[in-house]
Amino acid sequence: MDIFLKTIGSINDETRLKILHFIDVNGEVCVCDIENSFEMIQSRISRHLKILKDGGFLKVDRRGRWAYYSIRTPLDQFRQSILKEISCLDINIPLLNKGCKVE
Amino acid sequence: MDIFLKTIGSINDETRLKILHFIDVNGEVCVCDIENSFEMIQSRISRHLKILKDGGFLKVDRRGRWAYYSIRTPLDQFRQSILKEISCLDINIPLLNKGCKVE
DNA sequence: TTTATATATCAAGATATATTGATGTATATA
DNA sequence: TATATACATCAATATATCTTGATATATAAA
Repeated sequence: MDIFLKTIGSINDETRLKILHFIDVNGEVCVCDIENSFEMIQSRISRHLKILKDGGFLKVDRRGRWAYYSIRTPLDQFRQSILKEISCLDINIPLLNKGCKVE
Repeated sequence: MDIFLKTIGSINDETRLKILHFIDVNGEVCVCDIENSFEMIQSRISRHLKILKDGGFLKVDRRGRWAYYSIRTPLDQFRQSILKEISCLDINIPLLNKGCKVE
């Protein structure tokens, strides 16, 4: 029950739906890419990514000074059905706008 | 998006998960049955039923002085998958305890 | 037509969640 | 070792949601 509520709670927010769909569409991205694409402050992005990760939708891979977020694999049937439903919602997401100042 | 968030928001609450599962298990019940089974005050039950109805999970049929709630039919695939996931959660629900004082 | 039952809704307070700005930590480069 | 970049977390405030008790409405029986 607690895990279910954490999963459901993680997608019960417009900002997180957009970020989740953005990652679903663009694949692996780092935090500053999202920050730059959405024009939101970094702490806000970081918090929502943590909630989506704790909700079981995202995984994070830290390489160098970056944290790369992507859809968790393998993803169970239930979360897959949620992602599919979200992909049908016609959500308005920004274009990927790389935000990293170094490579 | 708004409909999706209303759907998700409606199941983002422990009390509503229990009520929804209770109706899924017991079939059509009236408000005072739920009130009596869960030992919660009526306004609280009524409010959660409305949210679950607005979330697309329940329908209501008013007959006489009673309002009978049941799982909405037909139920789309997405909500069906949610109900199925909830049914696997091993949620502790009370036994049906009829609360109507008249017949 | 008065009263009891069943249900819905409102207002107030309690609780939870989101946003922001500040700060902390880690990595890499100068 | 000093500085910039990338990210996470905290504290304060704002906003949303939940619970309760009071009240309103509708139905049916006395």
